[in-house]
Amino acid sequence: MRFKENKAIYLQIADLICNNILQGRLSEDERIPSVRECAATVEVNANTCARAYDWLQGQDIIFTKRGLGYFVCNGAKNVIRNIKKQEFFNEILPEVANQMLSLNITMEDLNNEIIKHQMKK
Amino acid sequence: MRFKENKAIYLQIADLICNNILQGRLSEDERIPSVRECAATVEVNANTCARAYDWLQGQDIIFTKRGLGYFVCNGAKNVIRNIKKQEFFNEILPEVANQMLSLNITMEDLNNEIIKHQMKK
Amino acid sequence: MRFKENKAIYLQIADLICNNILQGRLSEDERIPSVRECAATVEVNANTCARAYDWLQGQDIIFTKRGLGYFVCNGAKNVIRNIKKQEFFNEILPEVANQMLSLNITMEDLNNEIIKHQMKK
Amino acid sequence: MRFKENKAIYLQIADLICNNILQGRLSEDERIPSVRECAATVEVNANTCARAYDWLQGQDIIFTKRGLGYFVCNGAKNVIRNIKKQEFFNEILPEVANQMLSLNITMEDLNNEIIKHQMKK
DNA sequence: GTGGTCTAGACCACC
DNA sequence: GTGGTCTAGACCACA
Repeated sequence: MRFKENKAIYLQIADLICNNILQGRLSEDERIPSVRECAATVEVNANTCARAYDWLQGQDIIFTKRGLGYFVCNGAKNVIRNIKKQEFFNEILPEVANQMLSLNITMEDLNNEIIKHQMKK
Repeated sequence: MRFKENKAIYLQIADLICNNILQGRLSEDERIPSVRECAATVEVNANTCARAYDWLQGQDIIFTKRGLGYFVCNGAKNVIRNIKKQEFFNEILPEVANQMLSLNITMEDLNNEIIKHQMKK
Repeated sequence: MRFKENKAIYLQIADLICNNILQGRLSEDERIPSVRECAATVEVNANTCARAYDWLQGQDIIFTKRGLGYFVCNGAKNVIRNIKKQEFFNEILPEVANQMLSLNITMEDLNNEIIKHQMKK
Repeated sequence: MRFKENKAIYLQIADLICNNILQGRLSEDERIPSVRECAATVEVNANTCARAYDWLQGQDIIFTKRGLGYFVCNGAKNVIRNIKKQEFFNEILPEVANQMLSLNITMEDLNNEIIKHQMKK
């Protein structure tokens, strides 16, 4: 798998898991792939996946059962949405607003561009 | 001066200079503060400012006259705008589009939020 | 290792790496010695090597994989050759031509001298 | 006047004087322009010219008569030729020979290029 | 382990 | 005064 350069790989892996949860490919209480499976499928060092899982655990998105593996927490979806919302409104949006001003980008430009991106999906 | 935690200080200093150029507080061919002056005003080590200036020079935004100091390049504004535009359209926007989808944020929500931010300025 | 006095050490280290690439001792996509290894072998401060590597990265000669090290870019050889050619034809050659005129050195003298130097290698 | 970036300005000014001497535009024992005149014509700070003159004096190319100015030394031409020869054979030529090898530039290429440069003059 | 950043302080060449 | 380089040593994030 290809990762972005400007974000830590372990965070991108965590994000991957989050999206799988949000979109229902992993449901609450379900077991997620082991660290080694994960490492194999995304082709990174197992330590990196372990770190991603560790981060997810710290956010109360997954939890561990000794000897069994990692499982999705109850309410994980909400937690994820809150984290993403906070990130979106507190970090991304202000940046967008700033850059639009300094680059003279209008709301129309922005909307058109976003629609273009969303169409691709 | 207070710097963000998640971005290298020298890049934030570079950004500071860029904004001063974009907004006309520094004009083309004008001399910018010396490395040491800069270091004193933003309260960092001179090496850190030197690194910022070095980065700006590599981007053809400023140039150096030996023994005299750094000066804004002709065309610096354009260079800066291009760098910022590239960053905006290639990195920030796709992220925004993604998050909007996964958080069910509508274009209207986005527009309202952005306007709110821009009003503050 | 001994360095020339009239050229920054970090540039001489960069040149070292370039020659290793040109002469096939480092091939494309291969990992180059870590900053600290490099520093130990050429006996300079690690920061100086880091700066050399940073410069090489800016020239698209090497790139970094986080946590893993620096690797030779695809096409690095060409990039290096272009840089060296530009330097040769735009800076060194005009100087040679000038000095030959003012010192009354003939083409024959020049050729003989160069052959002498090349034989030593 | 435009100066090269890669060589100290005061040395380029010194070189200018040397060439004027070599080519007979300044003869031995003749007075050369004052530091201030020189500074005005090449458009640099007077200190820079002073430094050039100082260097020339250290090389026994010019000497000073108090209150009168700087004058070309007897034998200046020879001194200059020797300096230039030394520089040419010990510093420039080895570099040329090296680069030719690593860039696969033949003696023919070199000769053609040099002739091209010399024709321009 | 890796690279990346930052500080503090030094020395140099240059203008 | 200016920028440029180098050292020594520290701390951090990342794999």
